[in-house]
Amino acid sequence: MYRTHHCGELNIGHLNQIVALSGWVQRTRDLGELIFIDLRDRYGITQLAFKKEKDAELFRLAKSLGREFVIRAEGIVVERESKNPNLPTGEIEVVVNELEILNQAKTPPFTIEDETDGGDELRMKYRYLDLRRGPLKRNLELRHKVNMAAREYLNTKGFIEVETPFLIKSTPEGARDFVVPSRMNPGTFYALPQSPQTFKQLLMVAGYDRYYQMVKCFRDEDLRADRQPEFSQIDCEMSFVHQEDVVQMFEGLVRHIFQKVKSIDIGEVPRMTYADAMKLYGSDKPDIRFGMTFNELNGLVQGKGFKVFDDAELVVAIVAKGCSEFTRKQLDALTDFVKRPQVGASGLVYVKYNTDGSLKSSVDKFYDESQLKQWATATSAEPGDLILVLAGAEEKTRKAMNDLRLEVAEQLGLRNPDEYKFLWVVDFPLLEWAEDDQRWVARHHPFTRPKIEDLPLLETNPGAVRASAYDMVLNGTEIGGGSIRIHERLLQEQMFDALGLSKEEAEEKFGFLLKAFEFGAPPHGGLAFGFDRLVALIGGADSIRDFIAFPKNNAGRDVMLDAPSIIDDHQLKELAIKLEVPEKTN
RNA sequence: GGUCUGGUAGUUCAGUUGGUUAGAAUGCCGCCCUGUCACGGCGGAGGUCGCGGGUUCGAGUCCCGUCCAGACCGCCA
Repeated sequence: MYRTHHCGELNIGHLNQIVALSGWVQRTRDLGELIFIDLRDRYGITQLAFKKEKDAELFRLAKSLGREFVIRAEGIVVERESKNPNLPTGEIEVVVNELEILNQAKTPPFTIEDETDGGDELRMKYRYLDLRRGPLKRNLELRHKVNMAAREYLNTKGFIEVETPFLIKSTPEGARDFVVPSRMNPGTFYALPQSPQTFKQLLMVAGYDRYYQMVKCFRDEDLRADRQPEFSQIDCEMSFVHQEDVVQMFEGLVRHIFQKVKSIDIGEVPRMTYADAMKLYGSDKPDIRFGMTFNELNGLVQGKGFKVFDDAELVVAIVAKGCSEFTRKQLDALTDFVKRPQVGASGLVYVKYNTDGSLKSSVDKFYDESQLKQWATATSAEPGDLILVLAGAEEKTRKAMNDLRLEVAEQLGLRNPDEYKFLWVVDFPLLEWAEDDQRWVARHHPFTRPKIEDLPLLETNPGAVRASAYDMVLNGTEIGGGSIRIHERLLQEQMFDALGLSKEEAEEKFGFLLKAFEFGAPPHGGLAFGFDRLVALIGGADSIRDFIAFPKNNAGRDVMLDAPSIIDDHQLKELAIKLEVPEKTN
């Protein structure tokens, strides 16, 4: 028998039992006549002891063990002479009388411990070794728990999991598709789904009124720490629902997950319109763990001869609580921050509201103290606070102020990873103007239902049409989003038309869906959670990579497999594909 | 497509203004050690300074190119 117990469970209650353990050699401590070995498996670490005086042959074998050797050891559980309070099994050890080397191991290229010395690339290349480490093991266990909690909730609520195909049809809207050549149909390609969107809608047409799927999705876009080309969603759809029904249902899902996994009651999730989110936070995914909301000062500050403000579409201020003592160096650093190309502001104006009630600003030339006092009143600043002001083109300035707000909050330690603040952002615009293509594109996707009262605007002022779309935001990160869908052929055609899709194109790309809508499509809507991101947030990390067993690197490569890779000429020929790849130098 | 940062021992890193034989820690190997748990002590091996070119009497160090990795912008319905 390989094992009677695992390495995390033996304790003082097992004294004098003969046990067998199997696992990996974490570490050996050779004291000359006495050897200790930390034996590790998925469940923990148990100390094995070997004494030379007891069995010289066995002792020699124990001496030969290297790191990560796989062994089986049999022996008796005894109380330790000196206990280790840091280990659940630290009160006992196993005095071994039988040792078997199941497999040898090369010295690993990095230390397999919680605090590894390995760099990212190495850890990715030897991912199976990295996964032996505690932190990654705990991350994958967390992922499993969240998965189970989600399924538990949805199953209880009568949802049915249905698998949808991975080999589907490429569509024009949205992200780039990953594409798979069809051997049997030369010259044609499948696409991998960016989401099961149309399939889940067809399931609604088919009458499966509560559907979910833990599903892989694929997008051929550049990566980030929180973006992978293949990622997982909790994809859900319901029939005969209004927006409120969907919001309630999935607020419940998140509540259940946090109850189960973190024992946290997230309470009622507040709502905010997109318009308010942009006005107060300059972001459609505001972090509401802290205040520092925007104050627009245009009327107050313009017309006093300060050209930067006078020429600005928007003058906006936030208040950094208790920061009036910021040094010149700190303020310069903030100025440098907003001037970075990614942030894009041209400068930063500040007002120190000193604790003695005096006001000192970087624009004293243009504004006297009584005027600055009005700013303070308008922004609800108090003595001891620092007012930070940006000005410029509206959209750009909002975005820059959002960046500044988050940066200041970060510096002040207001972004506490142990605090979970949820928010529904609702009433998104249906469309947005794509400068590159010079046309309107769907902000969410083309199946999103416009607010019926805004429908008349679709022709006159498309940008003002609101959608029945909603995002769930956690600590400034979008963790899920969805919408009520269009279920009428006519409205869907109208939508395609607004997106500049010709009747022929619409028919060619989405004819199957339009047709399905003619056969009794119920009102429906749903949403999808970004599963990797959700798990990473619960695990308190920014990067999703450590919550995915086998992730891709920055360039979308799997460095362990060395994928993607070239395929041989025979395969290409079979697929009727000719390559035209620019030569790579080396 | 763009910006920034990095690439030196198995690993993580240091390496001054361009100047003798490129260092540390850790890991690895050997010897010693009966209560360790990051065991300890002594000794040893280990280098294409990512790659190519240039400047120079001389390049890990400066310049150009390139590859790789990471972060970000664009992109991500």
